[in-house]
Amino acid sequence: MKLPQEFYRREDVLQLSRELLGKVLCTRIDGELARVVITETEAYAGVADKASHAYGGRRTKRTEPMFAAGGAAYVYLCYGIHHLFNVVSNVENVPHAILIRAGKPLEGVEAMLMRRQKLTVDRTLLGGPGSLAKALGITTRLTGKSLQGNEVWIEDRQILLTANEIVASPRIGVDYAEEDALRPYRFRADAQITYE
DNA sequence: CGAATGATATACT
DNA sequence: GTATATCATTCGA
Repeated sequence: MKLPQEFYRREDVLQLSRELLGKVLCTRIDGELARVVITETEAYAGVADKASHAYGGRRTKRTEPMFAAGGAAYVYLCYGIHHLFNVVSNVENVPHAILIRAGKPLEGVEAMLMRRQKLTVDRTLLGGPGSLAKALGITTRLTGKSLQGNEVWIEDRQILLTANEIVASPRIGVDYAEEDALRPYRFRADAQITYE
């Protein structure tokens, strides 16, 4: 079942980042259904976080979706090539977001292999935010879309993860963020995933 | 390890 | 309107 709006609209973006681990990110693009278990996330804590695009309340055409109420997608292009998928959280005008960095395939493996131009499943299929978005067919076309729609959404499949399997560490590629660069806002669930 | 990639923000004319 | 520095990265040695 789809996670409800309220799930995304809470205040604690760090807690939400942890809870997204083990949830199932789903897309239906070009008629191809794909499902992925989320195994790595990064929190971007709004206007006070120097690593965030919305730092200091910077509001542009690109960052606009982050200022909407939680429960929508924020997709942007990085390094000219990679589409990165984020989940918008918190209430309107509080631009918190969570970057989905990695996952494990669950359904729609054929479509993912096709999009990634690969023949076999390995850890690079969904390893890294750019690869993950590509495998799922996510592009900037989806930015600002609601997660209650039928193109992209997140489900709770009762996948079992215990808190101590989650490892927190500094975020990737944010050296420029000064004192915020070392904050442990990255969450990984490397341990094998079991299904109920 | 290092190059490649192009949209975006920002600072100009 | 135009320029250019800057990237929440990937891929191939």
